[in-house]
Amino acid sequence: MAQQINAPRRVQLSKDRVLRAAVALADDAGIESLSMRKLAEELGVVPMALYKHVANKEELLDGMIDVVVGEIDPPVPGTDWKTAVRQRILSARRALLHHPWASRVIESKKNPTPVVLEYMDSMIGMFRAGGFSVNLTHHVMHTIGSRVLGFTQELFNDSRTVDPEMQAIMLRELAGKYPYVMEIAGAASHEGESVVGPGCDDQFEFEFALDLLLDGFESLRHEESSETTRNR
Amino acid sequence: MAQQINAPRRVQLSKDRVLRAAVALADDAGIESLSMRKLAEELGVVPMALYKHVANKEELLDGMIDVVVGEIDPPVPGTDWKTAVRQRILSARRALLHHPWASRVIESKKNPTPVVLEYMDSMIGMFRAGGFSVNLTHHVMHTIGSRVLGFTQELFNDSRTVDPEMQAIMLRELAGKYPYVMEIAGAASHEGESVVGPGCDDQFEFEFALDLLLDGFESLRHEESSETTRNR
DNA sequence: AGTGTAGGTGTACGGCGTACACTTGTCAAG
DNA sequence: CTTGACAAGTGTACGCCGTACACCTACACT
Repeated sequence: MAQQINAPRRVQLSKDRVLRAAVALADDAGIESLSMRKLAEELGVVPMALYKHVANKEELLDGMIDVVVGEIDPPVPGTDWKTAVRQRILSARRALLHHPWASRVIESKKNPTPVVLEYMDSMIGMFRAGGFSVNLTHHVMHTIGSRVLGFTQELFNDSRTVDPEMQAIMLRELAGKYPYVMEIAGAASHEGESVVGPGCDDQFEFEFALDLLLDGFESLRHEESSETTRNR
Repeated sequence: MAQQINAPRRVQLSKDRVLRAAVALADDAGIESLSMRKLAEELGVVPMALYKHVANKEELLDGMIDVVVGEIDPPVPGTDWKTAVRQRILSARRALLHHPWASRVIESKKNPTPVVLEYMDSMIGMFRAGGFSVNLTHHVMHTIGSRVLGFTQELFNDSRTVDPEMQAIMLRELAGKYPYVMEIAGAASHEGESVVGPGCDDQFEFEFALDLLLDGFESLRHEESSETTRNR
């Protein structure tokens, strides 16, 4: 009784609502436990209802990627290329840190979504506007984008899940087998409470790498400018 | 009749055989279609038989990683750190290129396997032996290991799967939306048969990035050496 | 009042990882 | 030669997954 006319009975689903719920679920339950069924339950709806808004799980994931990429700040105009690129990449990092599943999902897809493509395009544009030739921009994008060890790993990123006593024992064990790893782990946490883990300032490391690359790009650009052949 | 005594009836399973079969299956059917059931079938065995050799799928994947990492050449002694690191990383890249699923699997695990740890350790050792301080080595490992855009993407890596006519139409469409992407794609394939894709020399790009980083590391090391405080 | 349609439902199917109870083949000890 | 322990392989079953397909239902518009 007193039921609203023209207002949908429940809250009404929509692609947007589905995507937001999916992102939220992935954020705090982990991407591996995001299923159509759980997502539906979260939305108070039967699993198949989702399929009226997304074609399949693939498309759901695409949409989730776009939500995350949409959180990256647009480029700020009126600065030199270097600080503009720097700010943009740090903004991208912030977005991806808030959604730890996102990088893996993006990488696992074989084609970029239009939103990702647009992000790439505008990033390329920043280098071009900064005076980089097409070719140099091409190389620079590869440098920025590719991991250079075959792989990365935050070592010991689970430090909180095991008891400290056990950890100390394992530590001595490991120190024998991987002396160099321990040496770095030790140095990184010289002041930290635990022997391992929290002593490494991820943000610092990220910016260290970023600036190293940007400085490298800058000198390449200068070399290029002082040659006869520009562009192409 | 004439049955061998002391020789197992079929070929006899073993952890090693299971892992090799799994790697082979992932290599040519894709990691997403590697299931315990299919793997078992490949080995002419019932699914549950696998569980006598690996505890669960997680452990199977760990073992597969170790197989791949085991294909990376050991460091060659007697050269300067720079060429040694270079060769080692290129060897790692070769291994990972042969098993395209490997990087994603490695990244998706939250703890490195011992084999991966050992690889890291020996890589760190190469920098230390080359005169890098603990701290600088730490930063340098981060630089090498972390992708610096939130993500990477070989754009257009599916060029072969759609017909060229369609592709040309889409291309004109895309050129309007992502001019910079097209500019680079065009430049990369100035001589190539297709407008897109094969013109980009991945290997060149990889080495470009690698050398940019290594040169950067080198000058950092020189700066460091000419300071008062060494090490720690 | 009648009807088309968008959005939500219910049922069902095949595939997945794996727990658990079982058979079978091998070999050492009696 | 028998026995029986043990490792290796089997069979069945359960609960999860993505999703095809037929259905219902409520509103928008004629």
